[in-house]
Amino acid sequence: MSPTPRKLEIITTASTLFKEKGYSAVTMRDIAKAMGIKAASLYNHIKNKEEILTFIIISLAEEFIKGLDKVKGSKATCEEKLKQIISLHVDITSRNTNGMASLNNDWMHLKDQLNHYLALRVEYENTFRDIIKEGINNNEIKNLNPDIMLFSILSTLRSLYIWIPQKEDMEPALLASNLNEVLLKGINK
Amino acid sequence: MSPTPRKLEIITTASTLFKEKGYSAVTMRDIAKAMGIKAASLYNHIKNKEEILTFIIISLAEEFIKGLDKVKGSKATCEEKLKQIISLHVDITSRNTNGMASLNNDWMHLKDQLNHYLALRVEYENTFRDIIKEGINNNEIKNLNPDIMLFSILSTLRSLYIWIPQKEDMEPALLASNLNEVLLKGINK
DNA sequence: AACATAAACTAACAGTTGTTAGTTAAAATT
DNA sequence: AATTTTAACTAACAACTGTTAGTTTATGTT
Repeated sequence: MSPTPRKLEIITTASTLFKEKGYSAVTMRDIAKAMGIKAASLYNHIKNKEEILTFIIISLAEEFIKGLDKVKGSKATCEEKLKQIISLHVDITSRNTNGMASLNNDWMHLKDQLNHYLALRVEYENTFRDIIKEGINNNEIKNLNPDIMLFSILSTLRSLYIWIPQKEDMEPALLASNLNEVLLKGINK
Repeated sequence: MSPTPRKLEIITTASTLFKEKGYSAVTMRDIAKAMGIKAASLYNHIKNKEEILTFIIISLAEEFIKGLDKVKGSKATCEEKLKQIISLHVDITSRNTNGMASLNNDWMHLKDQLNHYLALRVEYENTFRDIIKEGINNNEIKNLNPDIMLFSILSTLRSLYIWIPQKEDMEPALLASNLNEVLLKGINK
């Protein structure tokens, strides 16, 4: 069920436009024009507009779940696990800055797969929160409200898609290590 | 130039819908229906759809600029200034969770005022960054890449609009103090 | 050479979009 | 009492929306 090369071109083109204006403001004619073809021709390759969005979002969401499950299963300290999560986000986002915009901002326009997406998101956040709680129990992490720590870290990681394209010169590895320092140890001297 | 009460009702209703589905996916008929009137009646109070978005975004952006200028002018330590910025965001966002969604996600649909908005945003980020740099020079803040620290803190603050409505029970003051701890001192023990 | 496939095209559809024009009825002001 | 104002209404518009049907053209396969 892996998409043909041409279908992938459509999805990639659409991702770029979705990032610029959001899913609802991008028309099938916009996508077609960006590819130098007519809107009707898109339907030789895709079922409908929704399928494009669904593919972008669900494949990214599943990549995150897979990555996090790997982290969860590893026998690392909590601090190391958090480092791995940060790297996971930097890695996936670097390779999919456009798609990440849809994942963050256009998930509510899913239809068939909306519930599936929401389930994946809850699962992801729960696993992430459990790792933080584990760190609190281990005495590795401060005994503060885990929801606030989760929210704060995840907000930063979810915004990477905006930030990475502005700093193309910065190595992903360097970005990850800087984020690690800032998110885990703070900015105060 | 302050809006009439009825106009404000339209803007408030629209904000709620814009948060749920985004500006482009909300029609004038949606807004009208939510108010129990017909779409054409909206035009007795507003010029057009764009005016609603413009009002939401620009008034919030100017409130942030005003707040930050106050912080900038105060003779506080850098750490105190950052605390004040965090409180500023918690305060404005608590009172405008819906509008903050448009500010974050729908600014690109501005027309007349797009450049004005972008100028305000650059100004805000520059002032914020200068405070961080001041802290580095003062030896209050770690000598890391200021852009990364700015980005990390601002990402969290910009996402508050999603988070605050989910935690209505949490006092704004408590939220601000928790965020202060996490953002400035990190989560590591 | 005959055929099948892939991928583009033109034309058109039914529904939706933001917006305008003109009307009506109630409330406020003279 | 006469009038202006406010804020709703109905009806309609031209443009745009996602999508379908049927056709053409080039490429690849028998």
